[in-house]
Amino acid sequence: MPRQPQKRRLETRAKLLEVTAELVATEGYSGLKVEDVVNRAGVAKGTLFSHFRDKDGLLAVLIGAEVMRHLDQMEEKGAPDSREALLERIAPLLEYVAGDRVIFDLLLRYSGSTGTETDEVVTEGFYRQIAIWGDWIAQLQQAGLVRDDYPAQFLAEGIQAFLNQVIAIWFCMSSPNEQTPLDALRPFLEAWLAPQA
Amino acid sequence: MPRQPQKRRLETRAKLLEVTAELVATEGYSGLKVEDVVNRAGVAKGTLFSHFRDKDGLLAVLIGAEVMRHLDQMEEKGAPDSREALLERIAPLLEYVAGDRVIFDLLLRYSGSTGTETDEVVTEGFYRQIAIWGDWIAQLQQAGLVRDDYPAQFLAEGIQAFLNQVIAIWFCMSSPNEQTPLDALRPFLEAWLAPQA
DNA sequence: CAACTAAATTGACCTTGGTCAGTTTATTGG
DNA sequence: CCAATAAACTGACCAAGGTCAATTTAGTTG
Repeated sequence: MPRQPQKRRLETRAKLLEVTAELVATEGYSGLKVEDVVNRAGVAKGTLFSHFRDKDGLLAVLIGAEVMRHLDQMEEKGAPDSREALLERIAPLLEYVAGDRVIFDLLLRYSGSTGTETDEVVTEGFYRQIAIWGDWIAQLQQAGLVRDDYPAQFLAEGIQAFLNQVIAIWFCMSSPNEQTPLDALRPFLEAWLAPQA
Repeated sequence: MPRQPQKRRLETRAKLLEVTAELVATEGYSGLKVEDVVNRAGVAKGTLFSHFRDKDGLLAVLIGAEVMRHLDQMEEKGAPDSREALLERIAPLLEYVAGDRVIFDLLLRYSGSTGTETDEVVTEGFYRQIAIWGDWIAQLQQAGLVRDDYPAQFLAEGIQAFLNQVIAIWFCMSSPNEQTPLDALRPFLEAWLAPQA
């Protein structure tokens, strides 16, 4: 039975996260070095790894929080009244994830995992996202704007698949690309949610 | 204008690939160390990195070749005569990719990239896979077994998305899982290829 | 064949994420 | 207030991928 963490520990953790966020803001995710973090935070390297399983675990907390913020904004806008509106709701999150390979890789790795410790935020975000989309799709089904031969949650999971697909392709096509992930996603959503067959 | 590689270079490259394949067979992909490879191959570390951009570049050649072998076998079986048969054709490749995180990660990273140098095999495999599936789907469309409101190639790309999705989920759900990736894929394929709406 | 040029290889060195036995700091019990 | 015990932290050290100036080997030319 482990005791509660002491005040000092919470402060150290907060400091580490704060410093990491600062460095990410200036250097980007891919430029982040553990050494820099601990130096700037004024703690030893071992301390960081007693707070977070590894570098990814540290980033997972920040990225998970960011994802949560996006989900909050998504929910605030309320349910979409068309498939195109649904796409618009998804757009900001898509843009965020497509903005950095590190984010995408991390989310793909941690999403849906059996939430252990620090990555639980990412996992939680993953399920929340599906839940939100599921709700919206259910409403669109009611309105007759989305197929209703499959459960809304299942269709939401499909969207997730297409989202990951277009982002993965986006990263592979480095260099100034012609088609944005959002434009690539649109036809998949149409074909998935409103088949004409 | 670079000259042709010398015989020695080709031998070294072949030796490196041979040794890597041996080590992967015994240690697995995740246990592979560059040190071990160069020691066993009898070359210096720098030599390896003059042949392959990085460790992933080395593995990409092996994995790309393995994927090609799977695609060969897929083609040999000929076009499927039902959606379930299509699933069966896909199964071996799915099992291979789902068998090791390293394989999945690498394929996801290199697939569709603008084939530079050694990873070209992976990229080639990626497009070939889509092409094969596209052909098959076109035939299933002819037979009225698959929706024909979208081009076959587009539907094939969708399959790719679902494939990656179920494998990603498979890895997240570590531990003895109830549902195999293949079983997870089936409903997506059905809903994607033969909507009832 | 000797001199010259380019290809191929070498291995010491660097970077960076991660570990862990040992030390310091906080909490608890008498 | 003083042990005793657990939590928190430290920093030297390790592992493993990757670099590059220097060296060896192969090919070419007069």
